Formats: sequence, C-alpha cells, structure tokens
Amino acid sequence: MAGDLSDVAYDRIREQLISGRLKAGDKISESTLAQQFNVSRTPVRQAIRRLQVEGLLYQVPRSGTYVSRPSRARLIETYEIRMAVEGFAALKAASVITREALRELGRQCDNMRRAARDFRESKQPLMSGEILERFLSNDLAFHVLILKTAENSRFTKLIMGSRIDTMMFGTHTHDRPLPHISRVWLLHHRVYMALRRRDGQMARHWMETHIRDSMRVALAQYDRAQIDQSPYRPLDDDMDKTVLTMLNNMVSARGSQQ
Amino acid sequence: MAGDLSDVAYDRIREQLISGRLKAGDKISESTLAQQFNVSRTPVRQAIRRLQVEGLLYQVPRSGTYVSRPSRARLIETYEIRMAVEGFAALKAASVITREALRELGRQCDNMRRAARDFRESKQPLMSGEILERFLSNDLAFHVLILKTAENSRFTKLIMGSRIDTMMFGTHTHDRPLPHISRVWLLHHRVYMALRRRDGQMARHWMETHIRDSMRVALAQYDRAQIDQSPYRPLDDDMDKTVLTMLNNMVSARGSQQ
DNA sequence: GTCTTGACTCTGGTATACAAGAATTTATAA
DNA sequence: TTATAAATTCTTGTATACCAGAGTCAAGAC
Repeated sequence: MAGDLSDVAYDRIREQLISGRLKAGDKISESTLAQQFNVSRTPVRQAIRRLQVEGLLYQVPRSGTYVSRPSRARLIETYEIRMAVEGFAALKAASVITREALRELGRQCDNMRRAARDFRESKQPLMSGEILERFLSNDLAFHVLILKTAENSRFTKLIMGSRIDTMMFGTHTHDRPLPHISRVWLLHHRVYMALRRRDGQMARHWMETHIRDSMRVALAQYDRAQIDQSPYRPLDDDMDKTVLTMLNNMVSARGSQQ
Repeated sequence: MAGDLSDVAYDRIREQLISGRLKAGDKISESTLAQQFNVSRTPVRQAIRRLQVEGLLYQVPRSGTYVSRPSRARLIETYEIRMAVEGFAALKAASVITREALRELGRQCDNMRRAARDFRESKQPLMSGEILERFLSNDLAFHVLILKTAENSRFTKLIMGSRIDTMMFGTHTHDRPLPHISRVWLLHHRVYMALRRRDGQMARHWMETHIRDSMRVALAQYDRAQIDQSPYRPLDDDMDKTVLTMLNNMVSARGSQQ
C-alpha cells in the first residue's frame, strides 16, 4: 500500500487531520512530525507539500505549517463540487449501468431502509452504533458505485477528496434525527429508481437534491458550532472511524500512472 | 508572482510541458533540470511532486521521471470534468449573474461572431493569425467569466487544470474549419441567451453540448494523429502561445490560503 | 555467435547541514 | 511596572552527501 516514507507520512498526517488530532488552525512543524514518524524532514516535507496542494494545509515561509481553517465558503464550494460531479456521474451512469450494478444499488437502498427502520424502533434520538455504521457504509457504497459506473477515475478521486474535506469539518456525520435519515434514504431510492428507468436527467436531479440537502444540514451544523464557540468537533466515535477506513481504502488507490 | 525557487521550477517545467518542449513519454531527470535552472535538486523535486499530483508527470523510483502519456481515456475524462463543472457553473450562474456580466458575455459573443465573419471573408481553409487570436481569447474569456460568476474558486482551478491538460495533448486548438467555428459561436450564443432568460437548465444544456462538441473534435484529431504516427504536436504557432499566456495568468493565482 | 555476469553509471529516496527570516523570550532602561 | 531592544529559539528554504536499486554495456564463458 504505502511505498516510500513520504507516502507513509502523507497517510499518517491525513489520518491525524481527519481524526481530529490535528485541528483547524493548529500549527505543526516539519521537524516535530519527522521525529514523531522517526524519519527525516525530507519525506515529511513532500507529504506536507501534497496536502498543501489538496488545500488541507498551508505553509508560511519561516513561520510555520498550519492546518487550514474550514470556512463556510469552502464548505459550500466542496458540496458544489459534489453536486456537479456526482450529478453528472448519475446522468452518465443511467446510460451505461449494468443490471448487476442496479441490483447492487437496490440492495444498498434496502439495507439503508432496514437500518432506518431499526433506528426508528430503537427509540433513540440520534442514530448511532452498529445501526449507524450499517447506514453510513451503505450510503457511501451507493455513491461510490455510481461513480465507478460512470467510468471516470478523476470523478472518483475528486469526490473522495471532497469527502475527506467535509470529514475534516467534523459536521456532516453528526446530527442525525429520524426525519433527516428518512429523507436520505428516500432520495437515494429516487436516484435508484431513475437509474432503473434509465432516466439520466432525473437521476441527476435527485442526486443534486440529495447533496444539496446534505449541504444544508452541514451548514446548519457549522453555524450552530460557530455560535457555541466550539467551531471544531473531532470525530471520536468509532462509527466515523469505520467510514474513515472505507474512505482511506478507496482513496489509497495511489496515483498509478501508466 | 513566484515566491520561492520551487514555484519558479514549477512554472518553468509546466511551461515546457505546455509548449511542447517536453513531450509525452520523455524522460527527464531531477539533476538535469536542477542544472538547467541553476538551483539544487530540492526545489525541483518539490515542483515535480506537485506536477505529479496534478497528473502531468510520474516518477518511477530509481528509474526516472517521465512525462505522462496522453491517452484517449484521459482525454475523455478531462472533457467530462469540464462538462460536469462548467455545466453546473452555467446552471448556477443563471440565478446570480449581474446585468454587467451579461453585457460582457454579449460582447464576447459579438467579438467571436465578428472573428468568424472575418475568417469567412478571408477565404482561408483554417482560421489563423490575428483572427484566430481574437476568436480564442474571447472564447476562453467567455468560459472564465461564467466560472467566475458561479463564485466557486475550485471550479476555476479545476477547469484551468483541465485546459492545460488538453493543451498538452496538442489537439484542440488545431483543425478549425468554418463549420466548426460557426458552431462554437452558435453554442456560446445559446448559452448566453439562456443566461439572459435566467434559464439555468438550458444554459447547462447548451454548455454541455458545446463541450461535448469540442471533445468530439479533439478525439477525432487524436485518432488521426495516432494513425499518422505523429501522436504529438507541439504548440509552436504564436496564437497558441497567446492563449497559453492567458491560461498561465489565470492559473497563477497561486494557492493563497487564509 | 549467444548468453551470462559483473562493473559502472544514472536514477530517485533519504538524511543532514546551513541560511535567513519570524517569533518568542529575556534583559535592560525608564 | 511597563516599554523597548537585544538575544535566542524555532521555523521553513535550500544545498549537498550518501544510499540502494535499475539500467547499460562490455568482457568473458560456452
């Protein structure tokens, strides 16, 4: 998986970013990280440079390396990328998707509905634990399968980057009352039904609607956090770790060129 | 503009890539470039690393650094990114565009039409010279203005990267007979008219159609080049250099983080 | 003539030394 | 006590030295 030390450093830093051990605005130091990873500054520098290109870190010469602050504008931009790309992917997928892939999407919808039902019957205020894990992993897998179907590797890379971006905000996986959960399932199902009818325009429409919904939830969460003076929430419950692992695995199909 | 040596190296390498001095498959060497730029390997390495993330170069440990080979699949993927993002940008732009921006788009359409007319009257088989320059610069400015209107900096960055990608293929700016030129103008005009009507769906539709057209032309050119055994055409006429300069200026709004 | 083998060269990966500016701390003066 | 200035520490930027693996080529064995 990880070839050279620079890749190792990249993975470890990114993991710390997503897990919340490194928070927005934090000042980090090349030498500190180097010591921590037991390597020299050189590979750490390369990893930082890469994360800088991806917008997660930024460096000020002779001052330090900092974790980028999430901003409302950036949150919106990230979700808009998802709308544009995943919407187009759904449009394209409609004309090329196989019966097998459709069946798989159907299964994922069923799993999500089952998780939603179990949640309702659990009488909990927020979805959590094993039920949440089932829901989120099927949610993610649904999106990934559509991206894969669209047969554009850059779509997948782009979206996985955006997902990590929003993970870093620490918002979108929290705040899951039943109505929101139900609506997520419903919109997934509408995308699925549109794909079954090979109706690309509607598939795109429902996909965009779904992602716009998620954006609204994330923005509301963001605004609330700003007011609460607790602008950043590390992901410390194990559910999110599971999703994080899935994400990492998907992204870690490293830059394999010809 | 360019702060440290690593940025300088980045610009110079990228310029060589776009101008065709470095061709697909070429093997380059960190030390050679370092000598050429009169700097050490370190900043050159950072520049290469960045170009690698962007997919323009790739490195094989202990073997060498190579210029990525353009492939048909990658050409398609790049144009699909443009369809997805520029299409969405047009959709969003329709609801937020100002009257001033609309007037500017109108002027750009007029300029393109005038260039097309001058081309027709010149009786040349292919557009070239000052007329081509006018046409291309208004073409590019039209797309950029819509992206800017959509107010998503990542859209702009993404598309400028894609433009450079296709520039490297050395295809899309050649092969410009009158019918194709006319159609480019026509579709720009339709996008413009849809934006004037605030009809986002149609603006997106015509934008997608336009980019799909361009993709077809580029693919045809690519296939022909493959048959001719001349898979790569450096950009050596000064028109393309003009557009290159515009692109570089637009992209070189460097990664300014908070 | 063909194949094998070994030396040699070239490559990128890594560690480290130093430079120069930013940030912080300490010392000094009022 | 406060304000200013000097010294120190810490940061990234750059250059360089060394390493190990890949590729090349020529000498030798058959």
